[in-house]
Amino acid sequence: MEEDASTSGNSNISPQLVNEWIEIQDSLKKRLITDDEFDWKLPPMKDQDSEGMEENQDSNVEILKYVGGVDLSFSRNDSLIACATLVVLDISTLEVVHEDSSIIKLRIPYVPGFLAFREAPVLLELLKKMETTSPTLYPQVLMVDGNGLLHPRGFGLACHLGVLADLPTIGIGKNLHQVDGLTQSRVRQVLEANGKPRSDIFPLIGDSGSTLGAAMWTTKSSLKPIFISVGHRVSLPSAIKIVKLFGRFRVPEPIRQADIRSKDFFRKHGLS
DNA sequence: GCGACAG
DNA sequence: ATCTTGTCGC
Repeated sequence: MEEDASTSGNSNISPQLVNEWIEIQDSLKKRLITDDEFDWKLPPMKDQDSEGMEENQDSNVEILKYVGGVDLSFSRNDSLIACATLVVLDISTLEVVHEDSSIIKLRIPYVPGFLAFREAPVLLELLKKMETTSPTLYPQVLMVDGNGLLHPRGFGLACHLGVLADLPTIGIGKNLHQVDGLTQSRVRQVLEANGKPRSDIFPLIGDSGSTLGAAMWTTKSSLKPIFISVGHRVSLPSAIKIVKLFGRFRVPEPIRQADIRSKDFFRKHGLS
């Protein structure tokens, strides 16, 4: 009788519910901010386009220090059981200064385009908990494993989480979600057209003409790019600069750590 | 009808 | 997301 809520292409979800979800996304989208709107400033860049003149101005503003990352891992035995993890890194040391995980039983299946309804609730709990538990380490910006504007209705998990938590967020996808005419093959074509795969960035412009995000080859050796998109209160250029602060692996360190620690947490509390 | 479809 | 070995690389 029990349905596997993690099965994709699931029929357990009614059209009515999906319509409700769409309404919620459209409603929350009215509160979405896609420009820079935060009370800190980006740290001075190393070799980037030296716009130094304006970077060192306003000196009463604090510099970005705490970047968060969230991710979920799943049990191989029971696909309904998941572990959500929130980590916060200090960008000056790249060390994890805060970590918290929560094991939960998922009640909503993964439906393409509606990932937020499955994962956002737990992540919001972790954030809210931290707000009272470790307010001094609370992230100034959060990296989310999932897309932001790069979404069928322009409101992916990163946007959803950002609006509900009223926190600056950046969407990081490891695979391209086909949107507005953008396809993997098209991204490859861009790659070939521009030469060899190096540490480069290409804007993802849909058929509609709008820039939905950027494909970024974070490592010289990475054949596959990551897909960055605006979540909430952080512009794409700023999001890219922030991702560049963690250029050691293909996946930005905050999300990579959340992923690693989420899986480790499972091993400690049961049969993976 | 067929293929695509974040995690 | 998860099922999976070796392997190339820093």
